[in-house]
Amino acid sequence: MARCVLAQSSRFLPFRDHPLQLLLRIAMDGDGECSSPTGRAPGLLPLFGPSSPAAESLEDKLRRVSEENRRLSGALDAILADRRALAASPTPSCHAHGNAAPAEVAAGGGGGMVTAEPRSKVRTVCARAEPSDADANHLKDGYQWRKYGQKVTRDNPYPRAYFRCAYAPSCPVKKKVQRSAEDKSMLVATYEGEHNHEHRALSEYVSDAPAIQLLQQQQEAGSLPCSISINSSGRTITLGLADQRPGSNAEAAAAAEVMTPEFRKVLVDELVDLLKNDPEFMESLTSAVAARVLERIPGQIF
DNA sequence: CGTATTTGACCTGCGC
DNA sequence: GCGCAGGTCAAATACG
Repeated sequence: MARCVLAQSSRFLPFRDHPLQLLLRIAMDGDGECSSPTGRAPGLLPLFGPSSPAAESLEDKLRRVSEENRRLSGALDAILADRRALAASPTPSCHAHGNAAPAEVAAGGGGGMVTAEPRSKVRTVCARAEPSDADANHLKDGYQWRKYGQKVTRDNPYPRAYFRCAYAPSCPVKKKVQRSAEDKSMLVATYEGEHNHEHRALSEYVSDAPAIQLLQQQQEAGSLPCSISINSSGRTITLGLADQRPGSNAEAAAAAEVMTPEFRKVLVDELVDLLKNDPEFMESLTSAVAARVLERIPGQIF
């Protein structure tokens, strides 16, 4: 039974072992053992490998994914720069109470920016949403929310949606989500209160991701000759290939069918979304970047 | 059929 | 007390 572990990380792993890093390496560099045409470990499915080796040379593929890698790395750098700027700024861009002006919120490339006053139970989160998404008044933050109201407010043409935490009936946390009046692509969410329960298991969150659901649908429909499992921590997604067709090259067939271009895009989008909203990941990321910056400052005395 | 969402009505706080 | 605006409730509706 061949398998490919998509993502694996833990709170204390350095950034280079984080799912996003692994994903980027696997998908873009060709360094990842799953997709590397030469360095692939035996028995591993080339997740992001060519769907038809005859149709496109490995060199072309490698060039293309490397280009994509550069773009994503640039986007990641922008996110990191935003976070560093935010951390260094004496005045938070989004803070408790009140909506943020578009000039104050997260800059290009998207991603949520979260700030909170240390002891406040009210915090505001700004995130970029797709303008085309009609149902974008909903920020994925790992919790389940039940909408209980909507109101058009005086100073904003976009309706404000009211949510309660639906994970635990007794959880007092509420959130309000409203598009920014100045920049409709920005969502401003205000959280009130603190959750009185554990954070929703990441595995639940991951398993709800459209990319994973797409995989599971394909599996159920029989078009996907492999099994999918998400471990309890939600940090490891395993695609297990059961050779259900004796005599056939099931592994190669799966490699060709599973990772369609649209699925790869959805998967990357989902994982980036997921990781952007994963506080542990952002914490690890920040620490790793800080350590890297320190390494690169020669003779710096602190 | 159970659950989630929508939406108009109602409640509450605040300024005048 | 009145009006306004924000917040919440709950019946109706949609959806899987």
